Amino acid sequence: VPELPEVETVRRSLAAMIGRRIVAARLFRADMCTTASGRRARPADLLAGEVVRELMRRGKQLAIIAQSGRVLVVHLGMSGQLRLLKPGSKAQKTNHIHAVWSLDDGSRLTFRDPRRFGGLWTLESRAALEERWSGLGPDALTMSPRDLAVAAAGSRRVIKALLLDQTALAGVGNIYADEALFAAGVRPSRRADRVKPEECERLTRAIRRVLALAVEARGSTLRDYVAADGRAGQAQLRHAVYGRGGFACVNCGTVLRSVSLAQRTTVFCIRCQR
DNA sequence: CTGGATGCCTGGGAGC
DNA sequence: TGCTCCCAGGCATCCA
Repeated sequence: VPELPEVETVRRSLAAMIGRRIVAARLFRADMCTTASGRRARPADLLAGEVVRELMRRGKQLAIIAQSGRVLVVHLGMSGQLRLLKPGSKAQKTNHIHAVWSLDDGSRLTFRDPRRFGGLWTLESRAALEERWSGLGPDALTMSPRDLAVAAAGSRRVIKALLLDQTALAGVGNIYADEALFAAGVRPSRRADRVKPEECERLTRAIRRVLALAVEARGSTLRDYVAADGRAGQAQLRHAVYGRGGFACVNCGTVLRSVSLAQRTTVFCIRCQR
């Protein structure tokens, strides 16, 4: 599910956690949580006893910052879900829940991830978070055209592969890569270092616009994505190319082509994207 | 170094 | 119904 707009929507839908104390934390699968020291995570690593100060996001990663400075990073992978349940309410799906946190107002946070491609990482400090996030490129929602131009100039890969590379820019996944390339009129198979600076500028604006609109629509729900409040997103209604291979281009009516690029299904218009 | 292929998981849908 | 096959929003790791 979770590309930048979905993770940002989850972050916003967790706002009620801020200022609350986590009174207990349980981890049901040790292999879903990695600690800095490599040992098995204890409740304290999962912020038990801590007060939540802030919820941060970089790319597709979410960080829960405690007042003590301790940090819990959540990566949702393909099927990860965080749900914040009000006191007394029950989660409808209880299988594949790997961790549960109890808050001092009686609400509970659950982490569910059927495919287990996601996970939790415990960090000792904000400095450790900065260190971890230094491996990510600039956040795609706020990146500058120069960021993309520099990354593109030094890369011989196809431009779509670059957009999916979290070390080049953070937050774009398969859906929004295709949508942004379409919006910018750039063919996904172009070699990155042959995309002109003015095209990089257009592409950057397209990425930021596509992501911002998707955040406004609270993300894309293709199958099972919901925010922490259980609400589905609406951004899938705006998709121009993703999932529309074989259908008509919304611009020109040409049949959209579906190919495999960077090991991912890629849909584009041969006429609108050059 | 770079970038392409593979593997990790479960579940839903298509086709038989 | 039930079986098999294919595919999926991500990414780490292994090779050439």
